[in-house]
Parts: sequence; structure tokens; C-alpha cells
Amino acid sequence: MQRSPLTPRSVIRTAADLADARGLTEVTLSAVARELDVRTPSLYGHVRDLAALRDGITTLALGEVGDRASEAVAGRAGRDALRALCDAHREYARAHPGRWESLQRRAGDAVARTEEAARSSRAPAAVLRGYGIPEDDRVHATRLIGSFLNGFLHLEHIGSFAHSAPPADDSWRLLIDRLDGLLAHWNAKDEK
Amino acid sequence: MQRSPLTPRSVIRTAADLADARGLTEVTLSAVARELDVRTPSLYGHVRDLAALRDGITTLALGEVGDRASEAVAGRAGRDALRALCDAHREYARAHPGRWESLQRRAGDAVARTEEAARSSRAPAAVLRGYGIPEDDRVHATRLIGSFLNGFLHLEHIGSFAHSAPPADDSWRLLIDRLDGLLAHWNAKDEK
DNA sequence: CTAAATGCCTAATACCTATAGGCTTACGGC
DNA sequence: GCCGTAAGCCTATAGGTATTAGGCATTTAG
Repeated sequence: MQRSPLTPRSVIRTAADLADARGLTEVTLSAVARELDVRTPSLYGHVRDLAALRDGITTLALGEVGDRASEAVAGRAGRDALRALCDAHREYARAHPGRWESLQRRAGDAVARTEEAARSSRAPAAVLRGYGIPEDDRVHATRLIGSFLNGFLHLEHIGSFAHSAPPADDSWRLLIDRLDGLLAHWNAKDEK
Repeated sequence: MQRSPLTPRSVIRTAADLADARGLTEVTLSAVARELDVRTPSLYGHVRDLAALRDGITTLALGEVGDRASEAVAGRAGRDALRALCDAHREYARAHPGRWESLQRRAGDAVARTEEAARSSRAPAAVLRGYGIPEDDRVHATRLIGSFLNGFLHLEHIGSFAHSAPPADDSWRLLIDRLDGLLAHWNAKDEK
């Protein structure tokens, strides 16, 4: 039987799919090798080690989520853009729980220097540009959105909202609009 | 040499300390056993398995952070209380990185039903009580604070803020005050 | 004083990562 | 067309991990 040849890309893709299907902790070289119908040591020709495989998943996810966010934000501004940005992340987290998990770990230094990492920060920056926030405060606002997005989705993912009413969905809509208000009146607040 | 006897508590404490010292992923039954100068299988008399050990760390951390938050919040209100709550969490995350990490995982169902879990939700509730937020919106505001706190500290922990100026500290102060403003004018916003 | 229970131990199994070294196949220079 | 080489898989092996089974000594209870 013909097997499609192994490549770093195909190995990492398989690992990412496995992560989505069974959780990031189930991603082992053994499991990936089984999936590819290959012996474990054969993978070492394509990825340096397990850490590199995980960093690969992280980089892949970073690029994917960045792309989707950029697409979602394109052509929108203000509240619409903010909602689209947040929803894009949330949908990605739902559709690809394992890939999302891979974004929640401390990755190798190399990951931060990838083109994917740079790409993933463009959408939030674009959204904020529409709010007229002073240059100096932009980074803080970026961190606010990042923190909220990350925190909410993470808490939702680990089930923190699961056992209390109302559904997380309600909070999601409401809080995004509150954040929109905060960003829209960022400067006004100073005058109080 | 006299060894202090093993108990579920002492095993979990040792595991938690190990997590703080070397990271949660380094917490293995082997490592804990080495630390306690005991053979690995001996631990099974005190913890069911590795998952239970991890859940034990999570429960311990939940209780500790909840206590510190409650202490910090006691006798304060409004912005002071919010700052104290946030700082208590941040200081705990810094002093006990491994225990903090243990709060970021999907824990067993049993953890959510512990007394510690209930205790840990009291401080945020107390803080919000001071803001005059309508009953129905309390839970959303709680989730906002939880999301921000969790997200910010998590991103800081994995190093997301490390390679861009200004220091995370600046954003921390500023964003907490912004959130205070948002909470303080929670109702006013409706009338815009 | 003895029997049971407690609490640690050794032994064994089944995975896992990782390295070393061998076999097969395709391909380019001659 | 032949042969050396390199790519890409393989087997074998070492060492670390969780977990279970069963043994032995010491403490505790009757």
C-alpha cells in the first residue's frame, strides 16, 4: 500500500488533529506514529523531539487563529469588529479545542519569533485602531482584550462556567458589549 | 532516621511544593516519592492515582487563593477592594506558580464540589456587592473579573507580555482602574 | 499473646521518549 | 546500465513513568 510520505508538515498536522480529537495531553509521538501507520522512531526524521512537535502545533494554531481573526475583522469597525474578533476566537476554540489548548502553554522561544506569531497580533491591533485610543494606551487595551478573550475562553474550556446559570453565551454577548463601551469611551473616562 | 508518616495531606503538600519549585509538569509520582524518600508504589496507599494527586493540588490551591483573596478584601470596598482582590491573586500566582498552574487545568468533577471551590468564589462576590450592580448582572460581572484575572495572569505566566514594552505591571494597574470604572458605572451605561 | 490491619516494600507489566545502527529504495554521475 | 550515496523507513535497546499484585514487618486490638 502506498503511503503518502511523511513531512514535518504532515506530522504536525496529524498531531494537531489528534489534539483536537482527544486532547493535547494525548498527543504523544507514539500516538502520532500509530495514526500515520509508522513506527515511533521514524518521526524523529521530521521533528526534533516531542517539545518541537508541540511547538509546531502551537505555531500552526497561532497562524490559523490569526488568519481567521483577520478575515473576520476585515471590513468592520468598532463594536462589529470587536464582536467579530471575539467570535472568531471563540469559534476556533470550539472547533479546535486541542489546537486552542496548545496556545495556552509556555511555548519555546522560537515560537514567539515566528511569522505566525506576528500575524496573530494584527487583528486585535486593527480593531483597536478604530476606537481612537491614544497611542500610549493601545498596548494596554490590547492586553485587556487579550486577557478577557483568553480568560473567558479558558474558563469556559475547563468548565468553570458549566455549573452555574445563566449560560456562558449570555455573559459572552453582554461582556463584549461592555468592553466595547469601555473602549469607545476610553478617553472620556479621564474627565470624570 | 525517623520519617514523618505519609498522609494524603503530606503527599499533596509535597507535590504542590514540587510544582512551585519545578513546574506542574514535573510533578510525577516518582518525583514526589523521591522527595519523600519512599518508593513510588507506596504513594498509592494515600492517593488514588496521578489524576487524584493533581486534583488534590488544585483543591489545595483553590482553598489557599480563596483565603488570601478573602483576607485581602476584608474591610475594603469599591476600587480598593477590587485592587486588593486582583493583587492577592497576582501575588499568589507569583509566589506559587505551580499551584497557580494547577488552577488552569480541567480538574475532576469532584473538585468543583469541594468546600474550597465554594470558598474561592466568596471574595469576588463580596467585591461586586459594593458596586451596586443589579442582581441579574452580578454573575456576568463576576465572570468578567474572573476572565480578566485569569487571562492576564495566564498570559503573563506563559510570557506573552514579556517581550513587548511597557512592563506588564503598568497595564495591570491601569486596567484594574478601568475595570473599576466599568463596574462603577455599570448601570449608567444603559442610558447612553 | 495473638490475629488483624497498616504501611511500606519488591516485582512485574505496559507505556512512553529517545538514540543507535541497519536495510531498502530511488537517483545521479559515469 | 551500474554503482555509490543519501533519504527514509525499520528493529533493538535504554531508561523513565504509572499502576497492580503480592510480601513482610510493625503496630494495634481483642
